[in-house]
Amino acid sequence: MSLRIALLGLLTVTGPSSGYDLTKLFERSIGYAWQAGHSQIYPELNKMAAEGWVTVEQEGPRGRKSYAVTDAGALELRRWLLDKEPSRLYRDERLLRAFFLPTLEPHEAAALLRTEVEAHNAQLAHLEALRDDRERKEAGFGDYALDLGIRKTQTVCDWAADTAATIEESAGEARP
Amino acid sequence: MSLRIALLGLLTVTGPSSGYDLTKLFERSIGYAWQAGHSQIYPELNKMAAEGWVTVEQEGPRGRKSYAVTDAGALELRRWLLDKEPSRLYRDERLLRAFFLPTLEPHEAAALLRTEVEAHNAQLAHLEALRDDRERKEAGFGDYALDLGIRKTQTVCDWAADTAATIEESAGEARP
DNA sequence: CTAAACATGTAAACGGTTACATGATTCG
DNA sequence: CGAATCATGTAACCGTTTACATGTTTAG
Repeated sequence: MSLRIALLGLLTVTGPSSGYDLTKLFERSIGYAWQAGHSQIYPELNKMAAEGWVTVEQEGPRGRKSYAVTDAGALELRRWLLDKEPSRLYRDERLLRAFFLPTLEPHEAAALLRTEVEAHNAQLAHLEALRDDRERKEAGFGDYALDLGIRKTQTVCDWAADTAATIEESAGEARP
Repeated sequence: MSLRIALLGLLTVTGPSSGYDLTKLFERSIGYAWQAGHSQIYPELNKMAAEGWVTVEQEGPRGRKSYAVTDAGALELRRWLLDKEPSRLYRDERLLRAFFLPTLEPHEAAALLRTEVEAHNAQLAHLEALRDDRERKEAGFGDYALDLGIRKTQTVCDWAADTAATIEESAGEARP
């Protein structure tokens, strides 16, 4: 379901696009929240076209097909956004790893967290550059999500630094 | 892969357990980072047993089978934790929704964010109670992860509140 | 002319969800 | 004895990943 929603959403905010465009845009934008490659996107667009959620607006060179959201599709997107079902899927391999940090030696766990801090700092710099770059132009699609992404990255970064410090501290006490 | 890791990790920190135990523990602990039901867990344990990552330690009443991690299994867990591949899977339906908030009317988006604030506050209270309850007893499995969970929940909560305020403000300006 | 980028598709294998199916033990 | 809980499994279906497969246009 979420893939359909992602595609409907992207088509709504960016206007008519091809599967190829959507695949690229996926990576650059909602790739932080959902992943899908062209081999999943092309069939899905065809299915949605068959069900009347999108239409093939025009066919261009190189077999390019441009899709647009129909009224039925727009309604489905609306429903998904507003229906407050409590079953929102969430999967996070990093968080999973956090659970099992204590199965490592303290110095290993701390080292791992230090690399995590670095990785998140880099990610943070990247996202902030993106935001600042946009601010000079007009506001774009995904501004709220970008803000959330920055805040979450900062939070995870702080957690990793604090946790590394805690682990190093108690390991130091253990061997005075 | 992640399911196997989750099971190996749980078996490592809690000691020998049955598929039934692991299913329940899954919900209560790493359910925040990964979801799996018994219909996925039982076959996976059998596969891992066949591959020598776990062994059936003992069989109890009602067909109960208790599994334990082997040295080979422990090594696989270690590898997964330490291998710093940059491809850590992340999926978040809530974040996906954040991307498409601008397709709604401002008052709808703001209302949706307000319910999000409430939901996260409730979740936050739940997680903090869990942590405080544990602090009085001895430190348990998943303490670092719980800390991360609390911080992330707080962050999302703040974001939702701030974003709702921003949207309401600019909607107010539009109709003075 | 040739390499890169554009553009779309299918198929096999794998992972995950929902529903079906069964039986043993314990508690009231 | 009946209901709840313990305990395990299978099968059908759907979603996702990886690999295969093909052809067009543009830029150098």
